[in-house]
Amino acid sequence: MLKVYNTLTGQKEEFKPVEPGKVKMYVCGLTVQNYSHIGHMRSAINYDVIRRYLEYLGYQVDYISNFTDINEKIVKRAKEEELSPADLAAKYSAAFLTDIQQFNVKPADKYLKVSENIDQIIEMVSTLIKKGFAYEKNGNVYFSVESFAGYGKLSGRTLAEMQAGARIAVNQDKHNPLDFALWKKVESEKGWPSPWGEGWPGWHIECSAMSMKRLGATFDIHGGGVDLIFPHHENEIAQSEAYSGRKFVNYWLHNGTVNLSGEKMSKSQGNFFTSREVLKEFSGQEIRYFLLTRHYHSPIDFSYERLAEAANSLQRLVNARQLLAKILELDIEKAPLTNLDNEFAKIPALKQTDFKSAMSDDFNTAEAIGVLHDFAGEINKYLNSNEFKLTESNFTILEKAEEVMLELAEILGLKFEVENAVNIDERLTTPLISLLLEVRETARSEKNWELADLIRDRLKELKIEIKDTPHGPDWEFDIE
RNA sequence: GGCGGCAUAGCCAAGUGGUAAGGCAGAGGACUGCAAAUCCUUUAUUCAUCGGUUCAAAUCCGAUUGCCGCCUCCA
Repeated sequence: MLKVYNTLTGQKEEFKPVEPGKVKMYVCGLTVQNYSHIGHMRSAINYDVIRRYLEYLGYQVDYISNFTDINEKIVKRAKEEELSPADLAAKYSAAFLTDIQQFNVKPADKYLKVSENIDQIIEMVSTLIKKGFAYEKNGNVYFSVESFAGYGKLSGRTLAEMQAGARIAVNQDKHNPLDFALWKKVESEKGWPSPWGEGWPGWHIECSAMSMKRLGATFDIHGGGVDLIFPHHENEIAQSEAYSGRKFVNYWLHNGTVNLSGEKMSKSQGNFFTSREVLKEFSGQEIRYFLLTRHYHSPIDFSYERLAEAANSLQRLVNARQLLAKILELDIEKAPLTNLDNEFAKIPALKQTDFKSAMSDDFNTAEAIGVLHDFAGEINKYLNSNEFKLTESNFTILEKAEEVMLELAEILGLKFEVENAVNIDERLTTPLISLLLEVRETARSEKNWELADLIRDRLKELKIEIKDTPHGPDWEFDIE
């Protein structure tokens, strides 16, 4: 049974989709005004894992996200880069889509753009005015928080509490300082025509209009960073439920922030690492693995030291998988199953079960990774045992183990492949190195250590590291 | 000021009533001509502090301390 932590209720709940077998989820994307940073990637990776797991469980998932391509920030940044706002948005949404590939994040089924949904937004604002939830003043349209009884239910505070600590600048046009804009009048820039004059959509209306248009008035999962709970998601609930008269979202999921020395990474603070600069130091797989070692709801502290530790940890899993793959290429002997084989045969299914129960507990990737390490340990122990040899009998057991290992890794979006051949022409390099290894083996058998070491040392200078295993020599290209 | 979260070994991190997963780093051993990789063993009588509830608490309750988030754009 899948349980998810729902911000709306503050508890873990059993997950039941509106429509059996199908999951409709919407994840707040970003304002495409600059290159993405690691915090954005954590969100993208997190919901990618959630999506992958739901699909693994057999759900048909409709995963929607958005690009906010209209607002003041876009206009400001466009001027800085001397581009049109549309070109700026196109540039950075394309960059985002390129970046997520590096992290093995599957693209959403659809990225909705504000600029393509203005009609929908205007229709929604008009209806809210008609129903008495919103009012127009001087070309701006505001949502009246007092008109919506449930205002504050997501962030767990009442209107009175919010007003007591309000830091919002007084705006004479608003009935209540907490009222928020659904439509904003444009002063100097070019906006979109509307019944209230030229303007732009307010900050929260886009997600409501676009998600409901695609997924229906009530859908299953709405995700985003914890920093969106208030006011963004609170306001989405208010305007959406006021509009439709129905419950907007059943499960609200929120991922924790990525911090630097304990402080939230954010563009406005200027303390952030872009995905692109971190990718120069570590692979997308390593960064992805690092981010998944912590439960998604908790904040995670980012540093290159932690990342290096994570990379070593990931390497252990990759090594186990490599060992498995290597063994499967050995010559097969004819022999019956041993006790050792029979014991190991139970492992894959066992680990699969453990992994699923971890993931079904609010997508606990940290625990799931622990299971993978247990699994890797079992594989290593088995294959390194002196009694082990590949036989016709245990071949399928090993194949099954590899299959399960990769299947579970795939849920986390991990590939367990050595990503070291990037800059090598494998067609030439691999046979050449094999040749050198052969020569070295010969030298070793003749106890010509001088030659054997010369080959090893000279290859090491070329960043090629030799590893002798019980099953013959292996090598690795050392990228650092 | 209001609301909320967190505090687990040298470091990272699971664990929400039944007696502390996993990883990184470290130590010892096996294997190796020497290495590397791998394997085995080992590193928290204890979960910020102080009280309370319970047969039993890291887990529940209260207080204290510290850190963080939100209340303003933010993944």
